[in-house]
Amino acid sequence: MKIASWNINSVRARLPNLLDWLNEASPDVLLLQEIKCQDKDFPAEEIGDAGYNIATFGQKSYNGVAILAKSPIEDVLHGLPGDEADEQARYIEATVGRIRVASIYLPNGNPVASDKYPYKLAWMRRLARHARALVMQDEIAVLGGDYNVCPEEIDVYDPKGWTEDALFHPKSRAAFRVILNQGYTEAFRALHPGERNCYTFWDYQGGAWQKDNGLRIDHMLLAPLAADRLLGCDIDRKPRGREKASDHTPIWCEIAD
DNA sequence: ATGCCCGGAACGTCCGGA
Repeated sequence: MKIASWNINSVRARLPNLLDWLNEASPDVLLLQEIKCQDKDFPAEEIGDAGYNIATFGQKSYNGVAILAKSPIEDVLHGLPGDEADEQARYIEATVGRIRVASIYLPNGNPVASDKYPYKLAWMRRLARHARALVMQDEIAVLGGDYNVCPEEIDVYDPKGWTEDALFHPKSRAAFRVILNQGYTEAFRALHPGERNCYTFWDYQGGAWQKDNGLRIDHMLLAPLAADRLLGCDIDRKPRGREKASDHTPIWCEIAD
């Protein structure tokens, strides 16, 4: 089963690019982030015609996540458990075949001196707690999405310039390791140790794409039973180079059924 | 050097993104 993740930066603005990529890459599951619309405004007809079932957890203007799958989507969980007061649509989880998948849009957290940063760290602790429960339940769990964390120096084009940023701050990286240390495998780095310039995001500003000033912030985290079945993982840079591109590009992994 | 770019909401210009 090919499972992909893509921060689409508005599903409506990106619909032609999305349909093109579904057609050429043909993932069995696509986890979307930043759909930036309410559920009622999701382009369900066009994506349904492309052969995908849909589960959404949207909100107006900001955030919003979705799961697309060729097979039925079952037992949908809307929102990350652990904070009833959290109104931001950043997490959706469901079962496709034997696999429990989640689409994650982890908070950015900038600026670090604002209340956005403690929100990010609290959200990561909440994610760690829920991710641990999935391991304890022996789920074949694949948690994919925009984690807004660069795990290591080689995941940043200019690590020295980014140490105080919420995406590469030591506390963000430590919180990411807390999740991994519960038994999760970060699929891309597991299969591509030491490979440089493997980014998933390039800012629209300053010619970042042309200069390859990128960040690796989109990840696929695999619970032990999913990691045992990992066959491949890669980043598809092509969509970032197209007209009206998202600032992120898709990452995918292949899990034995 | 948070401005450069982009989408959404709205219709002037700001918020949020990373």
